[in-house]
Amino acid sequence: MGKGKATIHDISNALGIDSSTVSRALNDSPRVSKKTKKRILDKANELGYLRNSLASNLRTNKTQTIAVVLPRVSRHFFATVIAGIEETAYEAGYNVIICQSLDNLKREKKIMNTLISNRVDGIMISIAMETTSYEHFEAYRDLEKPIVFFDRPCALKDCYNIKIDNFQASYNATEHLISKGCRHIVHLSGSQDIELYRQRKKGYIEALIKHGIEVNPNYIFESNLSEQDGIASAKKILELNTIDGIYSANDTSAISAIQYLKSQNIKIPEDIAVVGFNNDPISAVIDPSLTTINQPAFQMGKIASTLLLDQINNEFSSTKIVSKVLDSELIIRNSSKRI
Amino acid sequence: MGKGKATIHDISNALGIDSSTVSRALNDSPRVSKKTKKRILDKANELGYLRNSLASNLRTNKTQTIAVVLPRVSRHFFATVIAGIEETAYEAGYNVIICQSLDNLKREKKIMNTLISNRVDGIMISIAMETTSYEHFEAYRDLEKPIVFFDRPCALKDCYNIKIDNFQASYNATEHLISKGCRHIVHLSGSQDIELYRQRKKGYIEALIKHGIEVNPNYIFESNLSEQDGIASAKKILELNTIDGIYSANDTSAISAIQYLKSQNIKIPEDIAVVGFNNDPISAVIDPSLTTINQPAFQMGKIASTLLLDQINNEFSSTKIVSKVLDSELIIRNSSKRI
DNA sequence: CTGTTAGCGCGTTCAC
DNA sequence: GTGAACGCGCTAACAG
Repeated sequence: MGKGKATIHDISNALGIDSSTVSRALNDSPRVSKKTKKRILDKANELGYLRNSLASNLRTNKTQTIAVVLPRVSRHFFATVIAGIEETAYEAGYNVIICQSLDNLKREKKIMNTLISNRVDGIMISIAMETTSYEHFEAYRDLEKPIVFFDRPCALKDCYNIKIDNFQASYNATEHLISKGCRHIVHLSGSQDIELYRQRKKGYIEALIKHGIEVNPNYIFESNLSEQDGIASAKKILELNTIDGIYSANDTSAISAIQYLKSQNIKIPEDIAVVGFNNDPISAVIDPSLTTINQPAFQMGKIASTLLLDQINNEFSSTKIVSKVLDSELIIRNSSKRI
Repeated sequence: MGKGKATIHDISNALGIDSSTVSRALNDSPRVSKKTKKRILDKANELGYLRNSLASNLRTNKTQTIAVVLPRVSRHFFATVIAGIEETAYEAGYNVIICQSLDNLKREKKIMNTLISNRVDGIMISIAMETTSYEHFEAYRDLEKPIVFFDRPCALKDCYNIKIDNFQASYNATEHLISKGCRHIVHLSGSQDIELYRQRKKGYIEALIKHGIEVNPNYIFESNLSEQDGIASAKKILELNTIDGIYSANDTSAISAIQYLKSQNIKIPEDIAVVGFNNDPISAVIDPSLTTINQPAFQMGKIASTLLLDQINNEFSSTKIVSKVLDSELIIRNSSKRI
């Protein structure tokens, strides 16, 4: 018998103590005397015993593991959400497993399947851009285990959603540009199939209307907000030759647009002022005078995991909160005055 | 009996077929007739059967899961390594779980414990900065399961290491600065307890010597390479008032140093040329004329997981490769000539 | 405080 | 091709 292969029965046999007692001792149950506990722990060390959670999980039907499913860990916003989740979860003694959907529905389904068959105790998910059907989530629900949706809300009934007030954030962002004297503001927008981008567009439009600025449909560019899209947008902006402000619904494309504009000797923010969501620390660095919308990512992670653990541990969820909307913050560094 | 609670026994009972046959059918064994397979699969769907991998894993002592342990997922280098790992692993039908040590030894140990007790089939790890002892890895080895170390090598004997040729990369980086006319080059270096930073420093020194430039100990700043360290370094550089080049062993501090220097009206790279490791896409964006060292992160991920899966699937590892050293690439965009 | 009994859900022998 | 029986390692329930 090599090291690391011993089971509680080996300890039990070696000591003439029943395996159930060994199990209790190893779990630090108060129902075992200090003395036998010590004997058992010593023997466990001696035999190189390594706990097998698989067996324990099977028996208890609990894994002490929760999962986060999100598009990409490399995005700063999501990395920060993870940090918030892990802080809460680790304190509560839960493991966190991280899964990347890459914004791909097929992959998301596959991930859900393995999470289901591995019986994780709960799931926090920011659904893929492509996702419009929800059966794969309902299958998990059939196990009577909780799901919390964050950032990108789910249209399923009775599900927990945590999101940012995108309408208000966009309204504030656009109003900021207006207050700096911008009158021809382009909006880089994402797919209107996605609630989040609909809200961001709505906030932009409302702010214009409120300030008596005509809403020009040619100033709204809908794309996937990739780097390429950002460059394409920048080119269109140069062609228009009237633009003095950009409000971008994400920063990937905002940054590449800025890069391109700069390469064409446009000054940011003197010639064209830019406000964009701050998904990446890059935004803060690319141009010290850039204004960004700071998302409460860490807080969102904490809330998501707290809510999830709550549901895991209380059969009858006392909290009646089904949705939670967080505020964002406009970070104005050194914005130029244009008036 | 609610949905999602059915087991193979429920299918077995409902159909009057033994559970062992059901198990075989569900695993698509060739020893079950097409006809019964179909009956079983249909019934499984009808009952909302969800496979319980916990039971299967316990029985087979395999989890079809491999783990990556690394400091932080938010670092571009590591995020890219993960992408490489996942590509290989998913093709081979393995799940990947991602764990962040946050460069903290205590956390790393805790992670190893849960990976051990959850019996993951293999581990790829980039050890924490603080890690100097290796017992927690040996415990996992006792299970006769493989570990592959990447980027930050492990001093344990007979272990698989995959790393970058840091000496050569640093030599090239420094030589590049020299070729551009720099004669007073500062090196932002990390802890000399870490092999990787020792190698980077060595490459810097060798290049200077080779080109007949005096090695000035005051030009070597050792720090934790944080943002604060970068700013502190920049201040020292300004005080020295002779520096015309910086070779930074990481980019976090390089970027903050550049930011600070720019804020003091120093031109990059006209006044001071900078070369740094490209852990973050930020490096490419911060200054279009910056030269960076591109690390083969994706390739490293692919190699790490291939090597790991190899060991998992061959009891007698045919490959004699124990270490693998990869080359990096110097990305020169638009570097100024200073001569 | 400790022992006995009986599984958790699945996969793997063997038989036939 | 299919069935019967056993066990993976651990723990809950009940005794005592």
